[in-house]
Amino acid sequence: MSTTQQLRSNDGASGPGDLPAQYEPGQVERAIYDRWIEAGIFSADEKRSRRNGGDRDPFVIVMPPPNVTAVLHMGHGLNNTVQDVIIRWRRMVGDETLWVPGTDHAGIATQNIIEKQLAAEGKTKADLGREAFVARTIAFVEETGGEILRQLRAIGASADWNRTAYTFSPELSIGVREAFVQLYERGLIYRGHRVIHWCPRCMTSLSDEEAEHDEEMGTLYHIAYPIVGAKGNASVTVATTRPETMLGDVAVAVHPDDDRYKKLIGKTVLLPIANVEIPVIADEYVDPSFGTGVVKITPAHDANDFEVGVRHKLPMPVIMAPDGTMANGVDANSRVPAELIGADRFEARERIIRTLEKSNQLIKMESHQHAVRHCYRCDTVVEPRLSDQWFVKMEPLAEPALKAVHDGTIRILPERWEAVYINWLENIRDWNISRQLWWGHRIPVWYCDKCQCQIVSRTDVAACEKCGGEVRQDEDVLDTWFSSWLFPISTLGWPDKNSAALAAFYPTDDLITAPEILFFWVARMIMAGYAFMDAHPFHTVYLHGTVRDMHHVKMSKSLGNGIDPLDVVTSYGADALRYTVVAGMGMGADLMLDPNDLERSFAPGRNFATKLWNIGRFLLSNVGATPVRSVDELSDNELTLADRWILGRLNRTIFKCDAALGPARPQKRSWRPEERYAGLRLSEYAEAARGFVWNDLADWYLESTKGRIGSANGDSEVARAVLTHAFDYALRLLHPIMPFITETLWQRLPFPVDADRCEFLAVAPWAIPHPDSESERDAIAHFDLVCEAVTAVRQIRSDYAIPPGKSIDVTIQSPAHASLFNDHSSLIGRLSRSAVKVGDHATGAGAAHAVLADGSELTVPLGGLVDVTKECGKLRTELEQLEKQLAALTARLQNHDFTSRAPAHVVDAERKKQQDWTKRRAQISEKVKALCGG
RNA sequence: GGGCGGUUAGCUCAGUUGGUUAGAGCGCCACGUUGACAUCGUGGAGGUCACAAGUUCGAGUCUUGUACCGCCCA
Repeated sequence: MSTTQQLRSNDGASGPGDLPAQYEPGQVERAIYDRWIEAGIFSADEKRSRRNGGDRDPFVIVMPPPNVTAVLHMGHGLNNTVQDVIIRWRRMVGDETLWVPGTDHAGIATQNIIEKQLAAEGKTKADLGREAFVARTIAFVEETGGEILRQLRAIGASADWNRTAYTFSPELSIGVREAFVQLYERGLIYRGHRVIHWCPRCMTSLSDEEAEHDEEMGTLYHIAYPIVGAKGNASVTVATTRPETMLGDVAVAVHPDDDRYKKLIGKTVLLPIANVEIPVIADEYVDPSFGTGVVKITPAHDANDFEVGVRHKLPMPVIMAPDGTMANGVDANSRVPAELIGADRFEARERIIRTLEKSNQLIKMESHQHAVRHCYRCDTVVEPRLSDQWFVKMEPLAEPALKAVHDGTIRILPERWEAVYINWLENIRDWNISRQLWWGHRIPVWYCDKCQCQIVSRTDVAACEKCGGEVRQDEDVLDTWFSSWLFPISTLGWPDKNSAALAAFYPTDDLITAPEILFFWVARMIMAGYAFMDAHPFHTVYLHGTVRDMHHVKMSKSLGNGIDPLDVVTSYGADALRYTVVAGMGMGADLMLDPNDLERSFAPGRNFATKLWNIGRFLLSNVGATPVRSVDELSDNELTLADRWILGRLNRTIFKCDAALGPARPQKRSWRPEERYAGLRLSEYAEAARGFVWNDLADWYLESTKGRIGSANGDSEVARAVLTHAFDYALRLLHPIMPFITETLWQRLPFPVDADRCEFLAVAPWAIPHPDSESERDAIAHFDLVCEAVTAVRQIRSDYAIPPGKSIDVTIQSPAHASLFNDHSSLIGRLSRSAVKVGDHATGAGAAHAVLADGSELTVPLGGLVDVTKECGKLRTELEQLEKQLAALTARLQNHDFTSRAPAHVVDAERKKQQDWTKRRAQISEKVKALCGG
């Protein structure tokens, strides 16, 4: 029988016996996934959303779109696992869930790939021309673009693939133009002439966020600029880290209050090498304590100097070509000497320093740590450069985005990121959205050279509206983030205000991503949501940690410390990957994995999947295939204590899982303080579910049912019903984390007669806890005592190294719970390999003992085996510890301040504890007296 | 330089308004294959909660300072 056939047999008629002894994820995962897709359970329906007249609450997540050229890495694995866990949970709860998948066109990254391909063919993009280059890129994307989304299916991602979006698709492109034009019409987009970050390798400008700071050890060069007309060799010394830019200097500046240099203000110095005279100016921008207190001013190659240049109306010569080589650009005349033209900026730096050295104008060099900006795509040192770019005026957009977090419309988890978000928005700077690339949304601006007008349009412009003259479109494209910031609205149909999807699913619910793109993407989406929909795009931002290697270094392909999630899926299954990731990741904490030891790294998930499989195999073979009774119709007196215990533990587990996961959305319009930072504790949820399955169900309950199945009386049916129920709900709780293995096992569970059974666990109702009752609490406490007795015997066995095969005699003397131990003596005996007797026992030598929490005393006569000295030592240690704790406790209770000021329930609890401990102390000391003679 | 955060077991992390003897996973040690499970079972060791002072009947939890580490922004 094939695995697929096994899976399909949800009548269970073939019985569970044919489950392979080992879980082989590779054989079932694909088949299950295909069946989910066939059944359409991942597809959202607008009509079912409450906002569109349906009867379900919508629950929506938009996926952070990976680069269309990306291949799956662990970062994606983690990010999408988290999203899928939440989506699957809400799907089971009964929400109309929508998880929108997609990719972005990744302007710089994609263009880089195609340029590399061309280079390998000995061509450049200029050889092809713009049109052919774009056509080639489109073809490449069509061929390879869906790869990462296909890979996501292998980890079980339950996205609505029918709605797969792409930032450069015709549909989403409409939104991009609409956004540009709307902002332009509102005066929020403008063309500016200023110093921007320029990547000489990518040959494009970058936004502030794309030029990342990196602390580096550089050199501070002190250079003498001779004072014109001064006696002798008088000069001023300027300090700079970038001497190559000195050719673009138009002034040297000092602080107006700096007494050292006051008399120089208004004089002129001779700029070395370029041999031009430049003024000494005074500006408050200068920090007198930095370097020599004299700074060179290079307006075209430094953003701060640009400001100074504007204030002092200075010229702004550009002395580099776009590729970072030295050149006489705009206004430079012949500042760059012929021998330096064409030299790379870093080569030029060396040569300029050598020249200055020769002319004795290099005063000194000192090591200097400073932040250098690097291109976030290629890590090239960014060159500040004066140019014309399109900008978005951010302050008005930031205002509602700031308010949303302040008033709790949007929460950010972990909480500490809210401060970072607020800090960024409060100091927001305008956004350079022009990119000098060919791959991307062309800026929808047309220029008429004839009448000098500028047309901004939603549709292509063929001729000038004013003079009918020829027009040319702006050569530049938009920053990719200018399309991704629209993702929550554009993927749902915006700007079509009549879009059913927009009505049904906007605002969305959670946004789950890494903190690195909080500014790039998350903050901007919030701004776009308010700017274009006048509403927040989501109410929760969940920022998860980063995947790192054992040295805490972020995993990356270039460093070679990455893990391919598909390798993990192949070796251990998607569920093992998912469980490991979810269980190992506390709120906002990083996830450490060892790329050199996948087996160890993924042990938590792999071990648990195996355990779950074995539990399933055993349980299913016990309960068989015929329908079971429903637990709801089982009467209390039919249920054993163990039954009530496991049902009670299950109920508590459901509570814990719900508390760890929820609330899924704010009760009212905004988050109330008490719920604001609650929920999304996935590791706690995973641990609660795992603990139930492993430590309650497998370790105790399953053991307790051995022997009940197949017994002649009706108890066999009771056990089958409870086993089935407990496992059914355990699988429901675990399904969002481990969808494949839980679905596989669940399909084979027998079901109550007449029960409404869903076709898939993936859409089976989430468990609903009931308020716990006193009898349930009693059942749990009582069965816990039984377990404690077993553990106590096992401990004695271990302490005395009694061979596992050897049975021993145990006497339990229990004033409080004699009948409890009587009823469970055979269970205790079976689980501890002992013959258990309840009753009085002689306290004498040659016996090991244990005292349980309720004061019951457990004795194991060991004859010659017992080591009196050892046992006495043990008892005395225990007594000593107890005395110490009891003394502290008594002191606390004698403290009038404590009893009068602490809450009554705390004092009561301490009193109760004192009684228990006192009794226990009496028992132990009596034992010591009997066994050790005092 | 400014802002934010962290420091709890060998490692990665929980610890919800201050209130039992501070928990989990992985790792470690000992024993073990008795028919669900060695990707396992049973038992165990391991923490002056970074340091110092303070508030309090009571501090891992609150306050201040110190040290070290990290992130964001200049």
